This record gives sequence, structure tokens and C-alpha cells, in this order.
Amino acid sequence: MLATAAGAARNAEKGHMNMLAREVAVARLRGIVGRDLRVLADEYGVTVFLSGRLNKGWAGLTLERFLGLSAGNKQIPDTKDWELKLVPLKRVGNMYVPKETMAITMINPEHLIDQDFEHSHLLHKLQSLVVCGREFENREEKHSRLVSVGTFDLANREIRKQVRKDYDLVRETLRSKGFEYLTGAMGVLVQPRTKGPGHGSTSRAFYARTGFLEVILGLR
DNA sequence: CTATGATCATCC
DNA sequence: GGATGATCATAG
Repeated sequence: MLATAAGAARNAEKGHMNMLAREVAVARLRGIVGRDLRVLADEYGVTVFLSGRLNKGWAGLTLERFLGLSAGNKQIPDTKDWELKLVPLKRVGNMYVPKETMAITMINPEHLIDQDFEHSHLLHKLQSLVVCGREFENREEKHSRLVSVGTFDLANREIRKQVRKDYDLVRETLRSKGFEYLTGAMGVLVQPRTKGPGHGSTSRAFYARTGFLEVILGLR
């Protein structure tokens, strides 16, 4: 583990091996576009339903297994310096559009106050995304084809500027009013919204609104 | 318990 | 049907 972490650190310094790893991951994922992720989930033993209840992350976990990535609750897995995301897509005519928003990263109040946008988890994650789309049929989740694999790095100046504005708004609201005042109504491209196990948990995360998600997916 | 993988449920 | 808050399984 130490050797692996040290190697990852060296690669991060060179900024080369990890970039390559991301491209390799993209290539591997593109190799299974069209495959039914439900079948893959069964092959990897990923729980989809338990006692009639859905494991909402089943498809994402299935792709992690496919790539051999570590699961767990680390904010930045040392096995990669990029972020893998899988979003459900719905058909509208002959086009695919995001079924809903996409959670980006958890909001840590202390970190949000201490770090400006340039040093935020939000920016770092949005700068190195591998975004996949899967076809969402219905809540039965009988089948789900992997339909797209792409990358995103927040290169567009205008988009980046707006994301920074959203970040600053959330940050300023936290400073002046408090964590509890962070609501999903805030933000143009990115919004702060509750996320977590529920049942009283008060945690929040940054989400990409569907319009922004369309940009991220390269749909426009 | 919290963060990660996310989507569900409800309200308008 | 979209927007916002609530929640599910898993793993450390």
C-alpha cells in the first residue's frame, strides 16, 4: 500500500502517469458501451435490490469494479486522481438527456470557508471527470445499457466563471448566515443540496444542475 | 457515524 | 415535469 501511494505521489508530481490512467480507463469503458450494466452488476456481485429496496449507487459501483477501482469513503482515492461519474439518461425523441442532477462532492463547512474556489474540492473534481451515461428504463432496473463515456475538465472560461460565482455565493452564505442556510435554490450551474444517509443527517453536497450536466456530457 | 456510489419522493 | 429535500446500500 505504501509503495502504491508513493508511486501515485510520484506520478502526480510528473502529472503524466495519472493522465494516462484516466485515458486508459476511458478506453476500457468505451469498450463496454452498449453492454447491460445489470448483467455486469450480477457478475461482480453488486447489490441492486435488498429486501425490495434499491441500492442507488449500484451502477456506479459496477463500473468501479469493472475498472478495478477501490470503493470506500475516501474523498480522494489514491488509485486515481480523476473522478468517475455515472448518470442516468432518459430518452427524449432520439436524444438522451440527464434524468436528474449529479452529485459532485460533499460540502465540508470548514474546508469551504478556508479554501477559495481555486483550492476547492469542487474545482479539482470538475477538472478531471470521466462521465458515463446509462440508459434508465424504469425503477425496476431490469436492464441498463451503458450509452456514453466522456471526459470533462471545465475548460470553458464562461462556464468556469459561473461555477466560481456559484461557489462564492455558497461560501459567502455559509460565512454570513450559516450552514443551515445553504439551500438547493442557490446557484446557477452548481447548487448546494442535502445529501447523505437521511434520517436526520444534515450533510450537504454540491450538485450539477441538469443544464450544466448537459454541458458536462457534451450534449451541448 | 460519515463519505461515496447515487436516485427517490414530494411539492409546486 | 422540474426543482429541492430526503434517502438507500456499502465500506472504513
